[in-house]
Amino acid sequence: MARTRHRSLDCSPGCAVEATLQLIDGKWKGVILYHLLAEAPEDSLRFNALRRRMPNVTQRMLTNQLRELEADGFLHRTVYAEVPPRVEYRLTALGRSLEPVIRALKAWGDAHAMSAPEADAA
Amino acid sequence: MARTRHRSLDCSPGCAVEATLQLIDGKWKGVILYHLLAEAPEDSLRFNALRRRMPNVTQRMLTNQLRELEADGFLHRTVYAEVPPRVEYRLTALGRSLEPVIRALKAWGDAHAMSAPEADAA
DNA sequence: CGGTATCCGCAGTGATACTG
DNA sequence: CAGTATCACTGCGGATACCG
Repeated sequence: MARTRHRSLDCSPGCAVEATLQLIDGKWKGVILYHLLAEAPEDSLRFNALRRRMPNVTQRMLTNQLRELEADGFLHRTVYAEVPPRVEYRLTALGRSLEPVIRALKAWGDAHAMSAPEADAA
Repeated sequence: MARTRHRSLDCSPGCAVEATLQLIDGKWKGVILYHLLAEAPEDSLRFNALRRRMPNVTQRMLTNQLRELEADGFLHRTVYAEVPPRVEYRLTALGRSLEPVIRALKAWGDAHAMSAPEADAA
């Protein structure tokens, strides 16, 4: 289910661009990666810690996106079989390799401070 | 219609990342920008020239994505009222400002040569 | 705490045919 | 050549309720 979403690429030269885009696409992937990179470079974040950083994501979607990122090898999910269940998410090396991409994305967004795309044109 | 797609952002710190992502999302935006950047840094590309570079895009979608990119101020559309209609697409300054992003995307995709995400892990 | 399961609407995308 | 119009499907993503 987590693996259905990759639309078949056409793969002209621009293929790599689209391929990467599709991996970090999904309404929350970018933010998740961002938080994992920003707040815990080599640390882990618990499920609810992630939720706190993304107030508008539903449990379903967070789980979903997390699972997809895991399936794509970007993060590792560790379940601690304790009494109060604890699950931690940590970036893999592959996940951390996305840092330049996320940073570029963030840099651009910051630079062009887009609050209201419709009101811009600047 | 081209303006409905921007999903409302939640805008935690990671906002900028998501915002940028949403602008270049859409199945073909990335590739279009890539080609416009790669093949014509300050040149224009005609509609069919673009199509030739993206064999799998339908006319409808190319037009659609092009229009959204235009609406977002990333490219400029010039119509030459000639006998055989000619329409050229050229990146705006804003569009060109996305170069680092596209390059990061491309670099990552190339580096991790993703043909089969499931078969990698390298 | 950290999920799953289910139902559902709608945007995004495709296919095809027609047009200035 | 460069679109536009129409029809229809698919699956993303939201809401809500329940579970180990």
